[in-house]
Amino acid sequence: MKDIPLFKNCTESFFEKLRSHALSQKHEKGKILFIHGDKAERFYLIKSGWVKLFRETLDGAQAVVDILPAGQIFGETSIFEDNQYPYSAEIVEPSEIISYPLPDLKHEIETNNKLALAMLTSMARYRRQLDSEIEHLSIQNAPQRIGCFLLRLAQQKGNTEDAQTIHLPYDKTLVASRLGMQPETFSRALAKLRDQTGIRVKGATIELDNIDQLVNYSCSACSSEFPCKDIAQAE
Amino acid sequence: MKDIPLFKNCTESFFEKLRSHALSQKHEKGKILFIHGDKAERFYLIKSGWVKLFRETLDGAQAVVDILPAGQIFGETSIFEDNQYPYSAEIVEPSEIISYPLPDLKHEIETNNKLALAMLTSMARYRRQLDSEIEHLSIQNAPQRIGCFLLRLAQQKGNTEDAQTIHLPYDKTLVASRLGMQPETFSRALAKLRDQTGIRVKGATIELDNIDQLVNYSCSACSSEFPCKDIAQAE
DNA sequence: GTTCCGCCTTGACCGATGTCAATTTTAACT
DNA sequence: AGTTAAAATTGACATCGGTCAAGGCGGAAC
Repeated sequence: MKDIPLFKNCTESFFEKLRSHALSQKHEKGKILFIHGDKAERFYLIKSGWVKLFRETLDGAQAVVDILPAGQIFGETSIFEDNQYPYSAEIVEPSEIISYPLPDLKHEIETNNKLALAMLTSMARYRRQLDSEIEHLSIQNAPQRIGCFLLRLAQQKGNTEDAQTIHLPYDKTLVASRLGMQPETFSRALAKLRDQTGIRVKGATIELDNIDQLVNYSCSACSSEFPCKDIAQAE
Repeated sequence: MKDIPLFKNCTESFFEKLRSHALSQKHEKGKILFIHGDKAERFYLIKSGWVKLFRETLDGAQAVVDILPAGQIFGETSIFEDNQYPYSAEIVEPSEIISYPLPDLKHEIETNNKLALAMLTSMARYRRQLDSEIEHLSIQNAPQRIGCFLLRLAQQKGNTEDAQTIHLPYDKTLVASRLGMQPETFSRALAKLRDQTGIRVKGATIELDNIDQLVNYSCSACSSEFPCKDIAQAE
């Protein structure tokens, strides 16, 4: 918990309180943690695994809000809303999840200005990320969005130059939904990206000779230059 | 300034300081206030008129982030980023704009926890709005997005029942870009919406017999029920 | 009233993405 | 290794939205 940048300025007594109210659980793929609209009582930290945040419409369509890796927290913004979760959360890879009571967090934010500021910074970063996402959905086509996704993976790994091997962190179907397209479209678009940039695709493994191939292809339809500034390290 | 919910808990000395550093200007349509990436030194309040926030890609495409009415502030989140504006701002209707130095705001946020909390609430609301937007872009088709846009106009006017007349607040071309579609698509999609819901369109004026016509048509492809909870009253 | 310009609409066409169905590949479990 | 279910690919086709070009409409200025 203390490793999360968001909480770097919190007091030991706060961590103490959280620890004593913590609840750790292991979950299998497919487990629903909570549903959009549920009364929000706890927030969550991903110790290991992957979690999908999404919303569903009346006629069954699903919009993926985000897919979070280990180290991320979620559900914490409910304290500023009407105590309802603004999305549903589903385990998409076997995961260990720790949860804490929202009131503990709320109390600390109201009394510890440093935490409030850290949270503002974190939300501003997330907002930038959402802005980018909206831009990408309306401007980039399917192959470009995939290229952008791969570039972000490379960037998160810290390697922004030369040849490298990227592994998709979860199912292609899930990547597709994350990028707002159908699995079939993803498959075809990835093939097109391969043909046009020279990347090599073998299952969930993708090899690049050169970052610039992808940068030229995807980032021309983006308002930011390559090393993307909106990558969230942690919520 | 004091009327804005965001600033309801601020001290008189803060308002004093802002007032003394305020800069009021009238602008014509087309005026660019700042460009994405510019060094952020001031934030802005719209006294009257309309302002478009947008980003542009290398190859000239434009993504509209938001179109703000009088009473809204913008550019204020730059204090949490790297002091660069995350979008460009353009006047789209003759407007009166007041600007204030960002450092004044930054200082107050760092020392007044009430303001920090208010800002968190405001950013959480905005985030919910962005989440909805992403959902709409990936799930709703063009006529549905227009229907949703009209419903929000009706809701902002406070009238959520019965017959009513709605006026588009700005050019159809601008509404189209706000909804992430081309003007031609907007025109055709509005005609389709008219045929399928029975609304009457006369220029920028639209008459509804019944909100439910639109609700049935648009909100079935949305994760929230009609009176939309994500409407921002003020940033 | 007339002219002019910008906004809006309409038509024809095309490419991109979604949908449905069939098949192949992969991964997990025995 | 063999079995099985899920995931991924592929093809055929429909639909939606974008693009280009032409024409109509309406408000502002004279």
